[in-house]
Amino acid sequence: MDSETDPEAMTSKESLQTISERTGYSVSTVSRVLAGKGEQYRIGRRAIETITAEAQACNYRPDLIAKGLRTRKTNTIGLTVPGIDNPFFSNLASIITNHLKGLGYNILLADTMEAEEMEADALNSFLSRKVDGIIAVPVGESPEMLERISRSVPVVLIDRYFPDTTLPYVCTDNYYGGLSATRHLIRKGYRNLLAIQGVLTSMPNKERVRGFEDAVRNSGDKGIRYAVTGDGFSSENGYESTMKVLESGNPPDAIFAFSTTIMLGALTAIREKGLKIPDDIGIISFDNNRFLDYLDPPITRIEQPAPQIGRTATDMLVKMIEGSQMEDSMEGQISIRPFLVEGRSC
Amino acid sequence: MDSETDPEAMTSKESLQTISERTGYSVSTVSRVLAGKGEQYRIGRRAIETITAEAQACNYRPDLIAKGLRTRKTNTIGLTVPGIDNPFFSNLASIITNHLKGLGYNILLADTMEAEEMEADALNSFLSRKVDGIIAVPVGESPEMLERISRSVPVVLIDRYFPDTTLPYVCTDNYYGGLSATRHLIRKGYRNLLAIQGVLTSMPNKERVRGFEDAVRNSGDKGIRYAVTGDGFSSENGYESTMKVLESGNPPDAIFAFSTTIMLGALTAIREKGLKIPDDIGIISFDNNRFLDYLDPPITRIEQPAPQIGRTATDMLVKMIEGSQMEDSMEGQISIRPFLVEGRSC
DNA sequence: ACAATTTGCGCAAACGTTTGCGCATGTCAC
DNA sequence: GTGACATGCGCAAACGTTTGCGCAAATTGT
Repeated sequence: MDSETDPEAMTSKESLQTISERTGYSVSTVSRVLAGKGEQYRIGRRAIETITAEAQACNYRPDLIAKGLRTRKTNTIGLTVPGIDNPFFSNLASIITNHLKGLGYNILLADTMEAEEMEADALNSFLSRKVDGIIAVPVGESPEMLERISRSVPVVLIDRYFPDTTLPYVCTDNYYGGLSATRHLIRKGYRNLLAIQGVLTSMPNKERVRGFEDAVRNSGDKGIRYAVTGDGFSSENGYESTMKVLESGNPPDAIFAFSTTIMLGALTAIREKGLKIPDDIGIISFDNNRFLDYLDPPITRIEQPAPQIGRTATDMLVKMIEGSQMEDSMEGQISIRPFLVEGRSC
Repeated sequence: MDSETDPEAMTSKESLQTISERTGYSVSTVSRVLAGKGEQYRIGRRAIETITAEAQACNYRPDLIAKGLRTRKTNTIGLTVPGIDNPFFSNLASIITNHLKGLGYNILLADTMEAEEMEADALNSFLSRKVDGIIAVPVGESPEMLERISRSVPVVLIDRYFPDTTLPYVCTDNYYGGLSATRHLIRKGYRNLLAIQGVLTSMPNKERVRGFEDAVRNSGDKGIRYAVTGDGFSSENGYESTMKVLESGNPPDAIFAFSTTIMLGALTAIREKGLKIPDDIGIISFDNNRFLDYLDPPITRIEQPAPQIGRTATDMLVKMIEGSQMEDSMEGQISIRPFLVEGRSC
């Protein structure tokens, strides 16, 4: 009656050892019982009852550090994102964290801030901490480090990836996204298109450009003019690129911004110039954000399938971790089609 | 020449043991040298050089799990937020993660989704994982669990807190925020104010209400009317509360939304009613978000000092962890004044 | 040449688990 | 009464570290 309400239940000092002493059973037996392997190891009813009761009473929680050391399994996975601040990544992180929790894993979070050294640090730290797996939004252009890491522990890339590697990834189908955005602009009657791109070297960016250009070329309409400009997923880039073309002799009648940040910059420039959206100029963006619906006008955009990306990547990783060897049925490089959400900006 | 470029450098199999074998020095010596305690333990120059060289060559990384078991220090801290999705929390998380990284800690992230059971799960998990400390945005109204936890491991609350506890926290000075927002509205000439509140039971909410009411009462202007309505930090709440009062016999001429989400809902309602901001109705919000500047009109708001909160809390926690006992000079319950950012919405 | 001191390093225990193996005792068949 | 098998449980090693203690050899003092 007082053991279960003991006010001084120093929450941390309980161990198999202490329970063993109090119940009179050996540490091994206690361990097996509390691991739920009582039956399996033919531990008697008496023992099982006594031990579970005592564990309950003293609020025993296994030391996952010790367990991890012994079993080499930490039930922890590492997640790197280039900026948890960025709504797209925090959304991904949220999905992944919650999905992973359901599967019995905790997450170690690292923010790489788009810096390769920080990414390297984070990955090394993950290794030292013996994570069971890693989900990463890679920064930088070289897969080297990640490939090395993936020889020690399962790695799944999300959102970004490297060409010519076997590293598994799941990302948006950026080509398709570029294609659909551009087709939408063309369908709406725009004929002088400008794409403002982000980080030039990143695959997502390259794919979007490819989609953009293919859409124009395959449109069958020889009258369409188009250009690609800009460098960097920043609103400065959006602002300056837009300003430049608006003041040039050949201003576009529609802008395809490769990210929300770029779009915001463009929007500012357009407003400064006093142009009306969507009549003077149309705009379409690439990203998710609930705020986009509250802008004036609400922004038409290609939304990335963040939930699917997050869930697919997590499932994939967990399969790699727990799977009885690589199950060959597993496709390791997946891209998921984004979808158009119409605002009134084009 | 080839040991440092060994392609088969199985990144994980290196241990003090293997280095010990290859160098001929004992595990203890290797440990001491690699811990940088060579001098301190009077290890010879030869040994130090050989060992560091070998460790370098084979890219040795200490096993932090084993180290943690032995030293009872994991250099990991747990962070719970009620929704990493929410820009305010992801912003906090970002600040904390990065600040903590600089101090040599990694972070275990848990999303509690505003649910007390999930918070309890997360905290227990943190305990099992032997985190060195915890930073939490508590959900729920009862400090019980967190107080119990804080007897085992340092805990610092952020953003929200409990009255009548000694749990250390650092949060926005919500009273001051409520006060300044309301004073601003009054200064701008509004005379019929409506506050749309969030979670009624939370301290931040209560304090904002108190600030709101005090500002009106202390204004010396008997002509000012005011009311508080709503329940929940959601846009639905914002929308419905606004709709109701706009359709009532006594519509307000200014709205003080207690969060961005609430503000967005209110904004929708106002637009639907065809009212002009700020002439027909003024609006002021409470939160941070870069998007607020891109709305039409840009929203005037009380910005929370997230960076200070994050950094202060982190420093506080680390001091508690590493400090030579509680340094008495330490004030444990801190609130930081938010500041007004003017848009054109009132 | 011998004691005292310093220098350089290793032994072994400990952290809290898990798990292969094996030892008692009890039960049954004959 | 003996062998065979089932039942119930414990011993001890192992995971990779850190660290108190202490021992041997080298150096110094006298």
